[in-house]
Amino acid sequence: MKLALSPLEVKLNHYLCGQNLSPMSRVLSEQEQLRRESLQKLRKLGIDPYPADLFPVDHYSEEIKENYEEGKEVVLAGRLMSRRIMGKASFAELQDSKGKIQLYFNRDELCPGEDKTLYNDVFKKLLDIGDFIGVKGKQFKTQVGEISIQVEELTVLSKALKPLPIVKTDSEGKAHDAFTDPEQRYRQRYVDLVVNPKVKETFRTRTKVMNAMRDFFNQHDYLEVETPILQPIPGGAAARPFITHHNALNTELYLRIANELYLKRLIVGGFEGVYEFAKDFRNEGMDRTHNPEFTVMEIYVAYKDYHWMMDFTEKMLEDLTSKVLGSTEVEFQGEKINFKAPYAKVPILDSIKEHTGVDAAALSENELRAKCSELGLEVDETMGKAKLIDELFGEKCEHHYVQPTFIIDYPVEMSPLCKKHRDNPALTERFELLVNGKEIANAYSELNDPIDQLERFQDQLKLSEKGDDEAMFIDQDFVRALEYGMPPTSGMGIGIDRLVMFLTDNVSIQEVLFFPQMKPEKKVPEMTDEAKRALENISKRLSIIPNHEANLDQIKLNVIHDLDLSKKKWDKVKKELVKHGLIEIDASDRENIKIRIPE
RNA sequence: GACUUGCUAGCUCAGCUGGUAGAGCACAUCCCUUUUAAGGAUGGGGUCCAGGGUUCGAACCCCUGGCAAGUCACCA
Repeated sequence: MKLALSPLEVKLNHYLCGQNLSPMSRVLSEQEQLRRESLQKLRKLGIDPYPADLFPVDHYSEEIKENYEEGKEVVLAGRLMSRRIMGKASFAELQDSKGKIQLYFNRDELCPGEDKTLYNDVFKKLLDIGDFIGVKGKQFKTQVGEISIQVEELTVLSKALKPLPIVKTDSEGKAHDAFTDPEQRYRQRYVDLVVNPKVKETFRTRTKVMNAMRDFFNQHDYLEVETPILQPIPGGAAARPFITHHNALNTELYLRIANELYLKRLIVGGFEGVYEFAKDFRNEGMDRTHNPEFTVMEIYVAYKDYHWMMDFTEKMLEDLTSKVLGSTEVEFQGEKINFKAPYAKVPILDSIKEHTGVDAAALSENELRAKCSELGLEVDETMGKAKLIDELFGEKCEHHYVQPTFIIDYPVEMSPLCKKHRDNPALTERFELLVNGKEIANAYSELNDPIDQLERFQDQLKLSEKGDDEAMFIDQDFVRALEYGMPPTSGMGIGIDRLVMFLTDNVSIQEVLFFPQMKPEKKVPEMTDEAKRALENISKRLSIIPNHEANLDQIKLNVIHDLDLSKKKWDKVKKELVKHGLIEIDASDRENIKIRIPE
């Protein structure tokens, strides 16, 4: 009976049982291994690479550059972003949340005594780009005039084990070797934020936009509220919802597609102005302007109509752009867009008449359908008049509106939650705000007639029976709320992501979302099953041979035969096992290449 | 969902007609006390997205799949 396993057997078991498949034992790159070694060396020197102590930062890089004071002592912290080591003196860049500043390390200033370890070993050898450090030192200007900090004290705050992409910017502001691969940038946004300062700026602007909007509403004394995301009936928009299940209630729930119906219930309840910044969820296609979850601001104000809301919206946008950007003029993809109020107002039917010559109001559904075909639109029998008008506008008119423009008075079938137009019952009191040919806001004089509302829901049901999978559900509780009475109200929704895209000159929604939705990254198995089986086979064969060593081609033929591998597969497996150090190939004798299992 | 393009070192990218996998930065070693994307010299580093096929031989050709981007369709 064997009492102990040989080291070879232990190693094999380890691999064959999948013990080495955990993420912790993945194969590390050379640079990752070196950083882990540096980590241990720091510990040996008595330096904690992840200290718990507060670090008393008293300045940002930005402040020092704006208010330079020769010789003034400052304490800064951030990431080490570059190093230029020149013997007893070195330069480095420190990046904090506001920007970068140059550090100057002089060996004898940093280490005035006999012991030069902090400079020679810690700074020069054991620190790497990406590490967080804290420094205390004096402000000064180099001979070339760059504001720098002469470092007198250096503290390791956090060691980085993975190397950052190195992005260098030259004197003309041109980035070299920029970290640009969209997949990596979105999946590892933390890295993107570290190395691409513009990205940080986009998200700062995003927050400023929301804050400015919130301030504007609060100044009007409207109340910020929160309403359910998990809803039994997904209402307020025409869209396919996500479905989920609540275990305790044993019921299906939907992730909200809009917050409209809940906010109107609050108006019924007696609030005069309510608004919400809401994440909505739609189970639809994804592209550069659609993410499955997105942010919308919706506001409802009692005793107002859509004319008032147009006024309010343009004032809000004027206020917001001038506060956030310092100007109402925005450059988007080379196009100058001016958010200064007032904006043009164009009835949708007038717009269609202007851009296509079609007088939709005067035509029957069939006549309109024929006209649309004539104009090259794809139409089918399920499309009602409203849908045809929508298509016509979307295809032929929308793109003309580059400057902010209100398109108003949509057909009633397109707007089941909107009050009928006071002068024409075929239309509704609705506007959409178009900017650069894209909708960014949508608003109504809200429908508050409960009987009309119920009929409109029933019309939606008919559409859904006709095959429209986006027709709205009937929300009986919402109708009941209206039966208690809702004051005349105007409501408006604005797509925050799209607005931020305009204000930051981004054409992709992913650029304004920290973590855009992506398919999960595939996991590469640490070792394939074939490799494990091949290793077992090889070791079985070698274990009965003296020196555990044999001719490679002989083993290859045997293994390919035993495991029914392709030659290509054998090659892969061989490389994999060599990489893991589980077999060794000795090619010193070209005539007789040997394979062995290392001790 | 369809089509197009891409996937090679930590990062950015070359790699011709199938013939031993390359550069710059980063990294390591040595030299250097105010440098400016990059100081000098030397060196190490690869699952060429995955799987299958063709071939004496595949990063490269063929098939299937994965992920991403772009265009279109749908939608806000």
